[in-house]
Amino acid sequence: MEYNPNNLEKKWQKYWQDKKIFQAKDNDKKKKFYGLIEFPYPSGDGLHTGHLRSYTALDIVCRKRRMQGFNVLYPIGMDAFGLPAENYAVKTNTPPQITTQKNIAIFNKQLTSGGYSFDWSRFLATTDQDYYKWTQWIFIQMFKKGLAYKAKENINWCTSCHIGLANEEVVNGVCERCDGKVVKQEKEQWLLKITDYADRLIEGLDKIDFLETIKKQQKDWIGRSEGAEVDFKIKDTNEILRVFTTRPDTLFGSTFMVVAPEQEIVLKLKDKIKNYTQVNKYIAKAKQKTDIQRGKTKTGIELKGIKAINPVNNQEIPIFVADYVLMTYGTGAIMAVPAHDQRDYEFAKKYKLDIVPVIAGGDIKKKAYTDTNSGKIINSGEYNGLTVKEFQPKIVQWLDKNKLGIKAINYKLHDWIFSRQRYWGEPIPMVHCDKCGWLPVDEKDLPVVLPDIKDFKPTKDGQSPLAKVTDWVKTKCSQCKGEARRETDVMPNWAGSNWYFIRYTDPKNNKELVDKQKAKYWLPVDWYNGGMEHTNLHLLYSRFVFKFLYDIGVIPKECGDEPYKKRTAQGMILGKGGIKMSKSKGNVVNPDDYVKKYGSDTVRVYEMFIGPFDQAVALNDKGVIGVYRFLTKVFNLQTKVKGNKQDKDTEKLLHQTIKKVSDDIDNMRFNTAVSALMILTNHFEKQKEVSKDSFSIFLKLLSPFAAHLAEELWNKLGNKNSIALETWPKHKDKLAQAEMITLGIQVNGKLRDSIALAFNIEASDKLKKEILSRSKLQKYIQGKDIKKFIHIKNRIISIVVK
RNA sequence: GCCGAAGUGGCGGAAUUGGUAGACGCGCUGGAUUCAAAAUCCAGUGAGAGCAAUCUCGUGUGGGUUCAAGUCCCACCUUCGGUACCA
Repeated sequence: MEYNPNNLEKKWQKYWQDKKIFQAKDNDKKKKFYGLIEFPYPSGDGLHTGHLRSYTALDIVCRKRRMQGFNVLYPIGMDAFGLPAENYAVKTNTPPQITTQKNIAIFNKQLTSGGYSFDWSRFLATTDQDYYKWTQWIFIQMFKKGLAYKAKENINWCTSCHIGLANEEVVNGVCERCDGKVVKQEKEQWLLKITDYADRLIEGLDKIDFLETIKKQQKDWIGRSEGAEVDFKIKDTNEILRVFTTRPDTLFGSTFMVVAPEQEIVLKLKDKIKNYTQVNKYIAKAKQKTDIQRGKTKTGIELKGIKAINPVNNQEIPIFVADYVLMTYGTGAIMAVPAHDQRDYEFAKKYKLDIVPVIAGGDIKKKAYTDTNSGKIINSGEYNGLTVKEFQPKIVQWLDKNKLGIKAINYKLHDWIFSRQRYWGEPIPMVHCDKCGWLPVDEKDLPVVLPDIKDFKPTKDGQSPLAKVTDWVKTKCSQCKGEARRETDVMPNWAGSNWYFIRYTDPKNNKELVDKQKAKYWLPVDWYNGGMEHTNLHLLYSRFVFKFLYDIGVIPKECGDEPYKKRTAQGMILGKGGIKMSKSKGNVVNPDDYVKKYGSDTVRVYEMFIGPFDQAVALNDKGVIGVYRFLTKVFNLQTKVKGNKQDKDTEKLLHQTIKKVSDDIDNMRFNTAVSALMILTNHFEKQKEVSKDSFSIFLKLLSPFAAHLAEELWNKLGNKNSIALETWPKHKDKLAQAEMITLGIQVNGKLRDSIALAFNIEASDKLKKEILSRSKLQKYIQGKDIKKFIHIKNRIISIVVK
């Protein structure tokens, strides 16, 4: 009899599927637990090790919860629309419909072989027509509520994918997917008004259990800042330049203004600007630069011939164009206060502009003084002597009263560009009629099916390939019945993944997005695990969409407006050498290779054992063997299982292990849980016999990790039912405690001896005497003054002598 | 630059949150088994000194608090993530 994981594992995978062991029951009386992992893109490369790490971790959590009596939903699907799938199709020159289907089959096979306790009956793919029907439906609801709108936008354009990108998809100035150069280009785009939900997206974080770093990153990304909008008149014109500032208290110190190259004021006052030719040159150059290049050095040019008027002191101040001011934030114009803003300071130094301090303190000769906590207002007329905090509301009030400004809030977060000029996505269900404008497709005509076409490759002119399908584009206006054209842009890959977890609770419903009762039962998701890289993308977007669906009543009130109660994230899995896995570096590890060699139980346990779950870890071939040896040992233990005798030591260790493994799973400390299981195994191995009871408990503890092996050995013990449906063991504190405990004895902070004492024994004079007379210690204490004698129960004995 | 996390044997990593540092695993050394090897099993394995009992040093660096510091405080160094002029 030999441990042969490959046969054994296939057998149990089939058993689980045939017996529908992991099917979740809707509206069951049991308490529910909804565990979720990010469904994969079925790209051509197959599952990678990162998927396995996440899926295994939550599988362990779900399996344990199931054994603890919860009605567990652990679903799986495919995020099949979008660029990865399409790029693969382009590369292999096969229509994405076909490659996607093939890839899904490959992924499903890999997922099955992982032994995850997924409820396969709820499987869905975002490319299913009866799924994306509802993705389109959500878009229409947003349009109806004014949250979806079309606008000309200066967008991020990837010069290699020929596609518009959301801000979140531009990483270090290049395209997140292909590292292609990203430039600004003006395009008509559909946008979703996520900014309307900015405050709620921040506030909601307080009531959910997300990793702190995730909360912080989302908050920073939304970037709420409070301040004021202030109007500056342009001298001898009727124009007004409006700025946003978080420091209205420094208004008296504003000695110049700066506008972004794209600011409309430049064109408007073209005729008044004496050096317009040079200005225009500067602007043209700035537009060529990517955001990163813009950041390098501060440059600018004065708009000669026009001046602005500082509303608080009526001083005339110069106006500059400079690319350090961004059109995409605030109003695209700033009031510069060089004395109290480091960027303005540098700019003022370079162009020899006035620097007027308005808050006392700091050394203006060296750098800007930005502290807001100390220092009194100066050079600000009647307000001199106030603190910054006192002055701020006063000046805003004054501005408001004189109609020169108003309190305002700004966000870094922008509305979400939702159009993609590609083929492989959900068609945006909108129709344009020259008379009636943009109208949504009638809901009864959903889904707008993506037509099969031959030439699905992206076009260089920036139009979606769908634009060429004339008979599909041509349609009728639902209002005037005249000729109309369909929108040819498709949705981004995020569209389908925004709400998939809702659909899992009712995947086959063809009447509504989700049945209220089912939603009420299952939602919100109890525990969502995934990658940190989705913090500002999927995770933020889907919170927004969920809140919207809540607002329009699709999600029942009882669920609340936050989709995920708890969010955790696994650390990255690095390739050999501790660097990111990448094909170009040739260090990609395919989990299939390990599965073939050692079986998937070994891979599951190995990925958990390798290191702390939330930290990045590097795979190495050598570590796997240790886990394989461990499982082989476990397999061989079956020959020792006899009778029901169980000694005290074994009982103690068993209960300690129950406690340790249970706690560790809840806290995602899988590495130490595995270690505890190894220790118990090594203990069993040293015994002549292992009792059936002990071994049964051990198998239950092992079963979330090495699911197949546990099932096999459980069965061999003569059990008929799946171990996955057994009851999770509970430890008894009394039994887990040692009767005797060894304490170290320190003299002057150095360990000199140790003593075995009964557990929980209190400090006493008798014990002190006994310890002080120990022969080993005499060398250190004899003839010396005992200054202190410290005995901390069950911890340490510490003696101080002089 | 700013924000966050982390630095512990040859390696991956433990350490009840201030209480015997190095659990567990890999690797390595020696032994058993074998014609031989693989696999397996047993013993050892932080560094230095010693035949030994034992002693000294030791958790990135330098200081501090404490009977006691990997853990707390101050300063610094390094690495990895996030972010990029956000007014």
